[in-house]
Amino acid sequence: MPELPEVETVRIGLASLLEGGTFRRVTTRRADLRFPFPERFAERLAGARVLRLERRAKYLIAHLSTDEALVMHLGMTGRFHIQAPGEAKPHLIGDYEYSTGAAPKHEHAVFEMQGGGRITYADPRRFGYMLLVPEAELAAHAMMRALGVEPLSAELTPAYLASRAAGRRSDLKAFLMDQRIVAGLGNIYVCEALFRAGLKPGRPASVLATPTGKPTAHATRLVAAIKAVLEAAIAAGGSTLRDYRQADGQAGAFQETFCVYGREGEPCVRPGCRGIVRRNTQAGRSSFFCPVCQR
DNA sequence: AAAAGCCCCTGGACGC
DNA sequence: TGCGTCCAGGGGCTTT
Repeated sequence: MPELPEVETVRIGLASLLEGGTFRRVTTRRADLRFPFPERFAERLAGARVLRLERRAKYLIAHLSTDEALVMHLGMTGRFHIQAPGEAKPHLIGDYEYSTGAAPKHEHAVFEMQGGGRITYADPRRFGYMLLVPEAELAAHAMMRALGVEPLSAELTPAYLASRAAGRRSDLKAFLMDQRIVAGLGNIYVCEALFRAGLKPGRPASVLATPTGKPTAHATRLVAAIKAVLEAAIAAGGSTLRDYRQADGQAGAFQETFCVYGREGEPCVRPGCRGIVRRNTQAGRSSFFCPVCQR
């Protein structure tokens, strides 16, 4: 699922149950996801109250009354189902409805809240993970400290992008995928932002800066494109893709407005453009772009 | 320090 | 229906 807009959608959905709530009982159904669950995970959470649920990049961070933070990453396929106290059955956050009948596969952790709420975490590929980090160590934690700016914050400016891109050898695709530069973009939104900015993914990142390190017009357009595409995606409730879609789901809607992602061979959406969307592989991942609009 | 591979894991789509 | 192959919103880790 999860790039920044999807994680933000999940955060909003989880916050209603988590914020102000207290863990009554936590159960893990296996020892590890990508990494082992933290030592004494269930005991450390039981009785803890969630003060605030934050998103940073693609991480969810639950700040706890115990002076620890529960840090969660969804990997590629992590999903939460929530069941509020009055609800008859669980429903998925930000993706699709709870599957019918059969026990949910790959459900690895269950969080039962005081008052009857229930949250489950499922993750078929298990690229996600959960950490418990003392609040005092959070900012310096290996997973957090190198993260770049939040793209929707005032910190993402043309000048910032130019300063990080100057002298770089990598192409724009790899530059934007790098969480140390801009934190929270992934394959979809990098492709979509580059389309909106009219920039080909294979262009060198250094086109964002002049020889003296000042932002170019490309940098200005790219910043605007990143912010616009993320805001639109969040407003639409994120994106839902092929294999995680269910027939009767309340899926995110943003995938219906992709301009290039997943549209190889289809005509460019820009009115009057005769381009056909192409796909190539960069750093082991697919890039989609219009060879006419994007230069 | 930056860049490029490899790897983790499961499941769906597609071709034969 | 049953293989085998390729591909997938992630990023950490190791090597160059």
